[in-house]
Amino acid sequence: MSLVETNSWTGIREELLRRIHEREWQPGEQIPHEADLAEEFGCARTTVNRALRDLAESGLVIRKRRAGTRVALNPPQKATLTIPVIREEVEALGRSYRHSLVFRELRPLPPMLHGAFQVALSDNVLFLKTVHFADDRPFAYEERHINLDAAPEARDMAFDTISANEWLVHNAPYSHGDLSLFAVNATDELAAVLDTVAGGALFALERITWTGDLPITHVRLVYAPGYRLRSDI
Amino acid sequence: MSLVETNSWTGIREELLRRIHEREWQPGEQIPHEADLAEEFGCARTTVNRALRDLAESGLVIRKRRAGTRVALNPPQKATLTIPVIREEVEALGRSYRHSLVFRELRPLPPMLHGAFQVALSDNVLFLKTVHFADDRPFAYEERHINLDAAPEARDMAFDTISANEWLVHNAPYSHGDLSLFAVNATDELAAVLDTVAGGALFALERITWTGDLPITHVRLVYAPGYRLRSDI
DNA sequence: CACATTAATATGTGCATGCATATAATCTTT
DNA sequence: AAAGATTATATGCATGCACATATTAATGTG
Repeated sequence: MSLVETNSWTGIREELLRRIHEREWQPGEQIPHEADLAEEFGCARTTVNRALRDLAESGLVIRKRRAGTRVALNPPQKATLTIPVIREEVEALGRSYRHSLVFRELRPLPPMLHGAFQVALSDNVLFLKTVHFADDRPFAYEERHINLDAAPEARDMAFDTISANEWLVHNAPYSHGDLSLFAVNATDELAAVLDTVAGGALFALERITWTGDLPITHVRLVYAPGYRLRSDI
Repeated sequence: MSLVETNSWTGIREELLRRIHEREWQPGEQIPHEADLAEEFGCARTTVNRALRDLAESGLVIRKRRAGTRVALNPPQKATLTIPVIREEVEALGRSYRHSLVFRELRPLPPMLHGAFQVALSDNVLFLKTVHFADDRPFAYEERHINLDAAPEARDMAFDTISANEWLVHNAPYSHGDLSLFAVNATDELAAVLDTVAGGALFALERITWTGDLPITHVRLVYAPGYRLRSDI
C-alpha cells in the first residue's frame, strides 16, 4: 500500500523511480499495469501513463502493448550532451569571445568527404578555417565545409563578424546530423593556432548536418588543451 | 490555411517542424498559440500541446506561460549519447569480449575525489584497474573507485567473470551522475596496457554516479587509439 | 498437430472540460 | 514616475471517457 499522496504525474514518477531504485521492482520484472497503478495512486490512468511514458523515454522501463511494462534490464547509459555554440560557451564562462577567419576558399569537395556526404555534390564547396578565442586566448580551431547547394547565400558571406557556425544555425537549419567525438594529437599547425605544443592530446569533434537528404556542412572542431565536454546523466 | 488532415500529435508535430525548417516561422518568431493551432488543425488543444511539448523537449521551440511559444533562436545542438556497456559495444562490433582485472585494493578515498564525491566517506573504497579487450587486443583501460557504503557486497566480489561495470549496473543502479569527456596523452603505463605508444592522444571519459546523494562509483575510462564516440543528432 | 483465425488485454492516443500557475500587461498607489 | 498590487492570458496539468493498435493467448480448422 502506498504512502504517497501526490496526484501529479511527476510525483507518481518519483514514487515509481523510488521503487525501481530501491529494487522493490527488480530489473526485468513486470510492474502493475496502468489501471492498477491509477487505482493505487487514486488518479486517472492518463496521469500514470504520463509518468510511465516519461520513464520509458529515459529508458528505465520498457513498455509493450498487451505485454505490459517491465523494469529495464540494462538501465540507460544515456547522456544528453549539449554542444554549445562556441560563443555562448565562452561567454557562459565569463570570458569575452571573438573569432578570426584565417582561411577561406571555394574548392571541390575533398574525396575524404565524398562518402560522408553520400551524395553527388556540385563542384564547389566553401572551405573555412576559423580560430575561436576566449579572452584572446585560442579556445578552439574549426575547419568547415559548406555545401553551397544547401546554403547558396554563404558564397557571399565574409563570416568575419558573425561566425559560420552561428550563421548556419540561423540560415540553414538542419533536420538531422551525425556527431563523433575523439582525440587527436596536436600537429604543428594545430599547435601553432591553439598556442600549445605539438603532440599534446586535444579533444575534437566532427559533425555533419543535413536538411532532408541534402548535406549542409561538415565541421571539425579541435579544442584547446584541457577542454572537457560535460553532461549530467 | 492548412492542407494537412492529420489529427495525430505526431502528424501535427511534423507539420510544425516543416514550418520551422522551411522558415515559414522564423527563428525567434512567436507562433500561434495552442488554441489557434488546435482550431486550425481541427483537433483538441491537448493534441497540439503534445506536439509542442515534444518540440520544446528537443529544444526547437521555447515555451513560456503567458508569453507563448517561439521558435528557438539557437536550435538545439543537443545529442543523446549512449555510453554503452563495453562488453556490448565490443560485441556489437562483431568482436569477442574479455576483460582482465589487473589491480584491486581497498584504500581510502583519494583526496582528488573528495571534492567530486562531495560527502565524507568511510575510509575504505574499492579501487580497481581493468583492461577491456576486443579480440584479444586492448580496447579500453578502466580505473574505478567503488564506494563500499553504497555497494557493500562489492567487497567480496572478484570481478573476474563479470566486470565491475556490469555488476554495478545490475546491483547498484544510480539515480543521477556526471559525465565528462576529454582527451589525454598516453602515459607510459597507459601505453603499455593499451599496447600503443606513449604520447598518443587517447579519448577518455570520467563518470561519477550517485543514488540519491550517496556516491556509488567513480570511473575513468581511456580508450585505445582511434576510438570515436558517435551519435545521431 | 500445425497453422490460421479470433478474442482478450495493456498500452497508445484523442477529446472536452476545468482548474492551476507563471508572467506580461495594466492599473493602482505613493 | 517609480513601485507595488491586480488582472488577463498562454501554457501546464488532471480527469473521464472512447477508441485505436499491437501483441499475446485462446480457439477453431484442415
